[in-house]
Amino acid sequence: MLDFAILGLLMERPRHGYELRRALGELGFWKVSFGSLYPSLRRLEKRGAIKATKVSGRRKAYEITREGIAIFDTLLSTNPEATETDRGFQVRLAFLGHLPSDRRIQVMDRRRRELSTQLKTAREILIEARSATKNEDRYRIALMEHSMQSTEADIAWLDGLVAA
Amino acid sequence: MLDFAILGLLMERPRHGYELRRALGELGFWKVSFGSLYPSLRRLEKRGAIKATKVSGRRKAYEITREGIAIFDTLLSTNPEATETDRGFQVRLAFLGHLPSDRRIQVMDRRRRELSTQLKTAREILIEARSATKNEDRYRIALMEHSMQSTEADIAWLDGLVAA
DNA sequence: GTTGGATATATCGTTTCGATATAGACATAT
DNA sequence: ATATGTCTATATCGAAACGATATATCCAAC
Repeated sequence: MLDFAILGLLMERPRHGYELRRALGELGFWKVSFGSLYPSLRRLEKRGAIKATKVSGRRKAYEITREGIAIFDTLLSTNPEATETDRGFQVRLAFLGHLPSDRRIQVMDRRRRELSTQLKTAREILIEARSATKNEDRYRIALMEHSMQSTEADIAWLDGLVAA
Repeated sequence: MLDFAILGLLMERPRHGYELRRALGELGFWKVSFGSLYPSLRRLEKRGAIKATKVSGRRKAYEITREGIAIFDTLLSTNPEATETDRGFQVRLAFLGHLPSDRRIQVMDRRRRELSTQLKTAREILIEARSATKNEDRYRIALMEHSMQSTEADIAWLDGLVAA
């Protein structure tokens, strides 16, 4: 996941580690920790997907290699058998611009279907939960409702994105 | 996090592992994996926070101990120095009913403030990003916008919850 | 020139994940 | 009866991600 995201950012231009972390953070849905970042860079280096050059002070600029581009393309165009995680989809979406435009809709469509399924079961669970409520569960019900609303909003947003 | 959530569920009544997983999943924001669940149960057992009794077939019913209740209360009433994660807050909220009612508002208020801060910086980043956009970044911008909208929705929802 | 804050890289121990193995319970088909 | 399959349930393995902390460099203000 993180490896993929880093490759995606390096597709544009070389950056150093701290900058990669900032850029990912700015997407708004993932505050990557240092304990994830640097090991990920080591992994990618070892695979020959990126290569580091000392710049100034402590900085190391990482740039993606030919091998790295190949890995990125594979990861981008292979969608997983199982249901994607929220983060998984978001990262994929962040770099969807690198995918041929006819395949983009396909990715978003699939996500839409997965969310719809989730929504349906969430609705059923909520109905069940509401009928059997002790008073303590109030916040739990509220949480479920909000989670459902978020999913609905996500679907609506996806629809908007597909339309554009 | 998971340890806390499990204790919270066991505060109501004993349950077995699989059931704990289902109950957490039904909250809608966390699909706990088996690889998290069972190690968590082992940890709690070792700490003496829960105790298992073989029931039937493979099932083990876990119940919370006096020690476990004490740990749960401490975790619930200690809010962390640093900014809470999304999941951290959601789990805390799920069991907010166990906290004295006057302290509940305080927890939600604090979360509200944290989200507001996030929202403010997200807005600034978005303005910056919009001005410097290559065409590839389209999806990245969309992602930032959606993330902002989600935060706004969360804040509104929190307000509603505080009002009630 | 030294104190302090922002930038930057790194590592440690722990938690969580995703995949997979195993096995009992129970229903249906052979 | 017994094989077949599906759902429930516990468990473990290796890898990924987290949170806290250490350390180094730059640079500005005092």
